[in-house]
Amino acid sequence: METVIPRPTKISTSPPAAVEQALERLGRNIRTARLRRRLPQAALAERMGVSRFVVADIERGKPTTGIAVYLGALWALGLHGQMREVADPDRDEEGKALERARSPMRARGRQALSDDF
Amino acid sequence: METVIPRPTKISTSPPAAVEQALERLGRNIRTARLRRRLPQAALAERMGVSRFVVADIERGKPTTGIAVYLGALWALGLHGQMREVADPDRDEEGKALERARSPMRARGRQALSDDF
DNA sequence: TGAAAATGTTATTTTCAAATAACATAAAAG
DNA sequence: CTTTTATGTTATTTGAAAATAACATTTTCA
Repeated sequence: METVIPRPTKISTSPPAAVEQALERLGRNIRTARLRRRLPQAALAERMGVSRFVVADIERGKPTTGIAVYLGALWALGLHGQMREVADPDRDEEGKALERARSPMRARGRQALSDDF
Repeated sequence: METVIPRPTKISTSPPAAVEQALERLGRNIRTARLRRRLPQAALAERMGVSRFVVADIERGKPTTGIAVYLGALWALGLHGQMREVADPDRDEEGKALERARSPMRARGRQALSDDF
């Protein structure tokens, strides 16, 4: 009986503090990078193919804005490479631990490495 | 005369390949983390306060989904800390170089404005 | 096996993101 | 200073994000 979720999703309208802070920092970082490159919001927006208002939204860390817009800004600034590391399975120590605990095929031999499928 | 942008924004509907790939990887990573934690999509969705369909969207790297939803997933999995590094001004070598080139007030103290003339 | 759980798929509806527009204010440039 | 240029603000409009629903398919495990 799938739980009923009120339409204006809570996580978007009022995200957990940690998420809100992460977004605000990301926005500030993007703004800093843009200013260093001497790009007006409108110029960055044009590179991305959006209106300048969206760039302003991003820099304020607006939570409901699409992720592709944020990534597009990073891309237009030459900073999208840093996304590769986020949630990298190799760095997820807790996840790796859980997986190890579950399938105790440890021992010494190679025995099918930890990868996804 | 602000440039006119076609409504279904290009960056969202068909993002640059680099953005698309980054999104797909992020989605896969989130899925891997979820599976390692033995959480069904619906359970993760409940933690986040969204429907299970949104979690499915995330794991496919849907570009138009709100960034707070992605960050919410990372948060619910205990992985949001890794966002801190993204676009960190300290790591933006190009930006730092541009800034240095522009204001050559390097070395020694403040230098202020009118010192001598 | 086969029942239950998890995920995928499609269709429909509602609400909001993002565009446009028009003007205000703040910085830069000249 | 005065004129650009950049950014902020508000209102209005519309396409689509995300919810719901109902069923299909796959996976899990007793």
